[in-house]
Amino acid sequence: MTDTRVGRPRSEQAHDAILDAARDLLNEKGGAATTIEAIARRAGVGKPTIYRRWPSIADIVLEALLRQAEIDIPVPAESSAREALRVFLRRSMNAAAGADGAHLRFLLAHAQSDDSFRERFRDGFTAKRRETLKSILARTDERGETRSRIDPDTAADIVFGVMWYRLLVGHAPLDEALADELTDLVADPIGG
Amino acid sequence: MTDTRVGRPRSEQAHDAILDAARDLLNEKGGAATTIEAIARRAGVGKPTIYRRWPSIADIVLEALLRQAEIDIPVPAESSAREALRVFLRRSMNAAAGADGAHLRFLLAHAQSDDSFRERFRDGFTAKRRETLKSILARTDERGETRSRIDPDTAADIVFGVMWYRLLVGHAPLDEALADELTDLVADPIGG
Amino acid sequence: MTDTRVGRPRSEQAHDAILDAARDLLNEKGGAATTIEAIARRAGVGKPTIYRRWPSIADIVLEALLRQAEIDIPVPAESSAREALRVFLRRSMNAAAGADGAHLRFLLAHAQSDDSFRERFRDGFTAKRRETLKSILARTDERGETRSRIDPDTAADIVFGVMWYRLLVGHAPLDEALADELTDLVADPIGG
Amino acid sequence: MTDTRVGRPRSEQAHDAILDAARDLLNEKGGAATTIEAIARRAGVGKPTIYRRWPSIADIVLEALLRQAEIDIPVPAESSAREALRVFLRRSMNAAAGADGAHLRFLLAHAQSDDSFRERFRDGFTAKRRETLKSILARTDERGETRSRIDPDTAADIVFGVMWYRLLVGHAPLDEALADELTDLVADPIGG
DNA sequence: AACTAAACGAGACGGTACGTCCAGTCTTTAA
DNA sequence: TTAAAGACTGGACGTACCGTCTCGTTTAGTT
Repeated sequence: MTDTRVGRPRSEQAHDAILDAARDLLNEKGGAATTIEAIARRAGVGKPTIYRRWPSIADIVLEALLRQAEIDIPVPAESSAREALRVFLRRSMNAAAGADGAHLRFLLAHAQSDDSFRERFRDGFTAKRRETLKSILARTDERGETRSRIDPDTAADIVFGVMWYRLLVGHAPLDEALADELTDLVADPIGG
Repeated sequence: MTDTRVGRPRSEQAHDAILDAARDLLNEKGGAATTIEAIARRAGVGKPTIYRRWPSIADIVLEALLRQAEIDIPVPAESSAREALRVFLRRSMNAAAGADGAHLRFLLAHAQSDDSFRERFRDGFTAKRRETLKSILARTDERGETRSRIDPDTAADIVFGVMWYRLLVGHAPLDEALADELTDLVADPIGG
Repeated sequence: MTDTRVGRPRSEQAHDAILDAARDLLNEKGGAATTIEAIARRAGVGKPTIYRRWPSIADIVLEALLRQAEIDIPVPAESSAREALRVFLRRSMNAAAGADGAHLRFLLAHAQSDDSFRERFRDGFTAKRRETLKSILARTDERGETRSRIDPDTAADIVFGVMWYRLLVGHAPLDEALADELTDLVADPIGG
Repeated sequence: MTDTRVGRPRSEQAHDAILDAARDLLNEKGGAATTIEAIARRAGVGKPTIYRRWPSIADIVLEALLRQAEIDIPVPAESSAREALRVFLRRSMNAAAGADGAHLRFLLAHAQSDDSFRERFRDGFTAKRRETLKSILARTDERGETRSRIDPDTAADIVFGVMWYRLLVGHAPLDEALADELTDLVADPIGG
């Protein structure tokens, strides 16, 4: 079980520089200007160093996104599970409406022309987000806080569906009003 | 009265050949192989002929999509408005799950790196689809068929949000069961 | 012998506009920018109007050159034939060193990739220039002004060869000193 | 000491393939078909590989020409300097009348629309040819073989002027008779 | 301390597509 | 009936980026 590899170890510094470059390019120049060439240039790194570590540019951006604390929204330990849900959704909205938005849009766009990445994105990102949401919803059930009319998977489809839809199409904002509306929809209080 | 243009008129034949080539490439080779170069090659047309008519490749694909009858789903004249909604959603699912899926995925992906196209796509496609849905929902209200708890714009966000989400992420199918589930959700029958 | 042609007559105005445009482009932008497209644009004329009248762009430039009085150097009626030669060469140098230079360079360049034009240029321009020169040289012989050591065709090769060579390569100027040097060379005075 | 270049070294094989392709295209298809696109295609090389090494297509053709031994005519070590001159000119004629002719015509044509190349061509080709000729002429002077009436630079203008003129205009051949005539002209034997 | 192995940056490679320009032709309306 | 003019097909332009490769150099761990 010794994974002691011989030879020069990979540079953590290069790793970080690449992720930083990807994040900055995305924020400053947009998705169209975020190419491997540009990332290598800005990070001061050779292209092979990038290809050695990530299978596609989208995987870089995904890692850059996951590194940010903001998106990695923990289940809030609020008094009521319903309140936890509201906080979770508000945080998600804020993240998607802010700096994470460009990353998310880039990722879903690339997933449409790269089936292999699409799977990794599904397993490594959206599935986890769904699990987090469903675990909160489960708590509302346990406590009998809602009339759980909608099953958890459908609820996840609705919540994330609306979020992605607004993010990608841009016809309406991702704000706290939406968070609250969705909270009420998938976890309507008894007697609500 | 300035509709008398001099010079050789634009060839309808070239127009159709380009749209056909775009559609076929998308279906046969996928989005990554659908380039302006490849479209021109397959359509037997010069690249300038394409650039003269469309501002981007996504606009070609959008027009190719709109030309297909399948996606242009009319408001069905069913007995009840609720039934009309169900039929509308079933047809939408079938379209998105079938040949139109590749077009839709291509369009939303390109909208993420081309803000100008994103607007055209929003105005020329998603806005119209929303209007169609909302006009059906309005009919269910008029007839008092549903409890109409959800306002029409939110309903459109939910319905299309879930559809796009499943189409783009691919974690679950776009089938008639989903159509029925969404029908019940946004137009739940009185006493349902 | 009625050359009364039916149909719309060709526009003289267009003809002149085309020649003017060719001349101006050549002088202002240089040979690389002198294209049929650019001439049509500047002359406010359609391309077929040009193709209908000239077989190649070089033929346009040739006509534009011939229209200029400067290059069409008549045999000067000077006192001595030797003096006539000197004047002829000086005028030729001045023309080639001035506005005509760009035309001449353009023409000889295009003759290298268009054999058909090369013949027209040879017959319609260089052959006539040689004849003019040779007729002057013949007069010097008649009058016994020179030791006509060099035969007239070789003399024409030398005179025009040196002129073209300096014009095309640009290693030395086309000035009156050269005119005089060449005069002495091909028509060296008796006892010179 | 900066000759230690990093990165993958340039491929000599590609270099040769490009020069060969340029030469062959010129000989087989003529100057009009000799494009960078065609050279890249025939050499089995990407276009950027070409643009990385040469600033223009004329520079490629110039290098292809210089690589041929035929044109690189050494000063012949003949018994008399006058005989050396005759041999030099005969070889030059044969080269220009043969395979090198197409190269030379292509180069001088391109020099007329590319000032930057015109300088490189002047410095890298015509200037060297002039020097070679002048060094031979100098030897005839040293040995007192000729009356040396014409100064060396004028002699070079005459010799190369006539050669280029005949090559470019095509009104008369480049043959050994011309070589001999020019030999006599610029190095007429004492008592000739 | 010398050796080995893998990573490093740099940059060239063949290749594809980009968006533009021009060549030369075709098709319509205008004179 | 021809001229005029704009759109046509086609192809080359020069550039950007792709993903791979080949260098000389650097940095560990292993002998």
